[in-house]
Amino acid sequence: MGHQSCNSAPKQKLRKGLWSPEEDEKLYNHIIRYGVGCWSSVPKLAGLQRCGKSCRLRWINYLRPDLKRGSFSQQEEDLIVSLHEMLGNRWSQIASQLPGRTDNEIKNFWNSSLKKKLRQRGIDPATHKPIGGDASESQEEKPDNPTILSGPVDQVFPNFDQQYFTEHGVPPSMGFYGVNNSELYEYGYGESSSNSGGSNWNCSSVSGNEVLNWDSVTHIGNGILSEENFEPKFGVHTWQEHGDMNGGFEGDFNVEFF
DNA sequence: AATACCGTCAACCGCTGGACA
DNA sequence: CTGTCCAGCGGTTGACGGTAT
Repeated sequence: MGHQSCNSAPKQKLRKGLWSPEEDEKLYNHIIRYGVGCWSSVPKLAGLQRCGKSCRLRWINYLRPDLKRGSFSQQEEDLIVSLHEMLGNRWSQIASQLPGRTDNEIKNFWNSSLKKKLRQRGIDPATHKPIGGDASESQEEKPDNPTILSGPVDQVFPNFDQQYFTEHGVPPSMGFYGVNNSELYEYGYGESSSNSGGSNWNCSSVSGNEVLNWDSVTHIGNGILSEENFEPKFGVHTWQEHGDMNGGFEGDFNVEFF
């Protein structure tokens, strides 16, 4: 296993623990001036008695200029809960959906605050299901359709167009979303089709840059099938996906927004 | 006033997987 | 194919401040 800990090559004594303002300044100035490059060489070049790993962490979690400071908003909180239900403890993927927030920050917030809040609401933070019900039963009983996302519409559909939404009651790209292995995908673009037979789409993951081609995607339920017959409604929407989706999700699933 | 307890958060540790020689 | 290096990830730890006893 080729891994290196900060302790494994103690040629010189490396500092540990909290960072001093002077160290912060050195690291910040170095990265602003020269960029990151190779983290293992950063401490030497920046004149720091730290390991590269420690520098990387300090930059990512504290010094980066694009970090959002302060407490989490209600919207952010709801989004974290939704994403956690979908992704589990994949903090970096969750963080990628919250600009300016770090995985560490979200993880701490979840462990110190959100878990407790959910329990107070009678929700098991591990399963996102009500506490007290027959757990074994709820585990084994297959839900009608999995709810893959739930939350305010602007969080369920991160890039939605507010004006369109106000006018139509649905996100502009309703019908341009899907799931693959329980991950939400946002289609980059698609050829509009007003019939119910499905369409061919190019799509990309919300959390990455992967581009997939799916044979067909059909959305059913609550009138959101095509432009000609959709009735804008909030609530749970059942969509159906089929065809070759690179081994991804196949079947019905629910998306709830409000 | 002292101290025990608790919550929060920054930082560390160990592991994994990708890149490369 | 194998070994090494490295970045990144998630779990854990420890310091610190606030509150309760």
